[in-house]
Amino acid sequence: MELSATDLDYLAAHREDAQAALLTWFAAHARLLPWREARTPYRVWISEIMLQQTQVETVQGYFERFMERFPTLEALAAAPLEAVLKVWEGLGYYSRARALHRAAQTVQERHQGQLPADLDALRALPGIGPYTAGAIASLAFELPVPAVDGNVRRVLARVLALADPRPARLEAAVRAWLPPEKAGAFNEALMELGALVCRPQRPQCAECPWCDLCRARALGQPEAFPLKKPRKTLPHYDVVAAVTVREDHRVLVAQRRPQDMLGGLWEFPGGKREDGETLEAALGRELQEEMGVTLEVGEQMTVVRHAYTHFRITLYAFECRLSAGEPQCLECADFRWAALDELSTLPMAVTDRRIARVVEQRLAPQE
DNA sequence: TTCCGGAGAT
DNA sequence: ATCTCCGGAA
Repeated sequence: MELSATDLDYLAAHREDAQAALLTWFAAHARLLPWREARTPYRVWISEIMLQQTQVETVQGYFERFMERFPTLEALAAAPLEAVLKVWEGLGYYSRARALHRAAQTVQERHQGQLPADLDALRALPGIGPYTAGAIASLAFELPVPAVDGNVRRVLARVLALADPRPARLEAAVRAWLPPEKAGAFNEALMELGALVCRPQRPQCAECPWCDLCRARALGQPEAFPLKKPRKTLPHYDVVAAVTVREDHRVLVAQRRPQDMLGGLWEFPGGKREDGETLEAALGRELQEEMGVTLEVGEQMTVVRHAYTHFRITLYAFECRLSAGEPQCLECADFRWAALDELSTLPMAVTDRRIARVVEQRLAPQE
């Protein structure tokens, strides 16, 4: 048993009024979102993958463009990965796009092109973990299963005043209240409540349908649940990138290997500066290692600062010329001398895209 | 500058 | 269990 007898009694005692209050609130306050229209398993799936680690506001535009470009699961499975990454550009966590693409092909092969209405079969697909499996199962197929995302975790931790809400506990709590006939609406309402009312900071308890049965509220400190662990300070790295320009004004870009960070995306080649190394020396060393070429490093073009999950970087981009050697792929998947108007068609991470925009401006033919 | 967030790898 | 993945909003 994952929850205490006290918790289970509490859940059982409030089951009907909790269900009614939440569903009534949701009917009145649900946002009109693209994936809530014309609901199909495919649309639910794409939206749920995009919504992993990403705010609703950010996802909306990406979802619309994705659906326009890949209207069906079949179209997604048939597309080249690079096209999927291009639509994903700027959304972050690019392994989601790679997994999505692989999963679409798996569904074509193993499930006759239809997402399976089965929790375990969904869970077996790349990029679908416990939460996403539950979300697709309940929202798309009305299976009575929990879907505990960060919002639901926060809402339930507060309602039950659980400082350390482990996944199994939270799923047990959802099961205790989940109406079998309205599982999709209930799960979605729970997430919406977390997003709109029971927010991480300054929860709007006065507007909450569960205000009267919330233990954290009764304790007078809803924000104290769930307990957050302190964040570590992130290490910082200086990173260099080469904008290598050829006589014909084309620039050298490389594609990252699939297993590397930002795999499959294009970049201006370079890498981390080592201790005691100048930026110019780091650039020379990296280009020798990655592409087997010797550079003449020119002036600095731009600086980009960016924070990843575990470190921050300051990225220095230098304009360069090739002084010896022909580029080859030593530590990259592919490379290309790209024309200026080609840069915008290649999938890049936000940092390299920022450099690309500077390159387009600086090197554009003068009027 | 800090905060937020699912899945996969280890 | 803990760490690795990103970008935008607050």
